[in-house]
Amino acid sequence: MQTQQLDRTFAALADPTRRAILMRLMEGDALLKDLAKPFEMSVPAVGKHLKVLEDAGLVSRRRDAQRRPCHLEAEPLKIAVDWLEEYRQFWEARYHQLDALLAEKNDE
Amino acid sequence: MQTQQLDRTFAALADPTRRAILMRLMEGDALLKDLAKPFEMSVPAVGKHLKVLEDAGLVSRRRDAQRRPCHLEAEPLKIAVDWLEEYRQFWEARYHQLDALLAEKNDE
DNA sequence: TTGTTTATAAACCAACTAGTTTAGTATTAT
DNA sequence: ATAATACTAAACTAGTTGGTTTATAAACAA
Repeated sequence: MQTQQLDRTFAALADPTRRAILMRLMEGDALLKDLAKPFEMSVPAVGKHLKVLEDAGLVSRRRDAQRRPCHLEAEPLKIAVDWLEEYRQFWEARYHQLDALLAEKNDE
Repeated sequence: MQTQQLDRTFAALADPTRRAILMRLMEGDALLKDLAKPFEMSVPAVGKHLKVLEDAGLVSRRRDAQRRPCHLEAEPLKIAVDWLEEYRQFWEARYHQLDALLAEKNDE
């Protein structure tokens, strides 16, 4: 099942540092040391966040000499959006109901 | 900022019990005791999950005698989707690039 | 008024999270 | 050979999470 995938994806997204890292990676691949720069925390700490993102499949890394560049992977985000889309129907239905109510009221 | 809102929303969604509760609430309002039934865990445990959902603004509760019916609130889910939608552009761009590459290859 | 239903509070526990520092490993550059 | 760069591992800590059980409160029903 993909429920564990959802667990890991949403948990990974539940932290502002990790969301900022993803933002940064949208601009292009990056090294840990550069990803760590904007944050007031140690390099190993950012390395741990990176591991959470890797475990969720949101980031992949390749080898380049002593470097390990990070690359954004979109697939798990798609799965998360798909899950949330189910709810869009719910709230859109609610707003349509509300629209209908207001229209009715205007007709009075 | 809404970054704390996103923190709480994604954290709330990162648990299968809580996602199941939200699913259930899409069908209509429900009491804690009924929400707890499908799970192999105590009522207070489900009550705690409910509190996480409440704190994230995903669930509201009203009073009805000794009962406290739960109601699904869609707004925070919209904020979460909005955040994720930024990424849709990213991955859609990637797939368009891929499409272009494949088309090019077919033309050879 | 006594009991039943529904929910919450409190105390506890094991496991996990997010950070630290210190030390170590690879790989490259001089 | 040595030193610098980029990363990882290990050990530790404080705080949080997700569950338990037991007890209590609040509202209603007999």
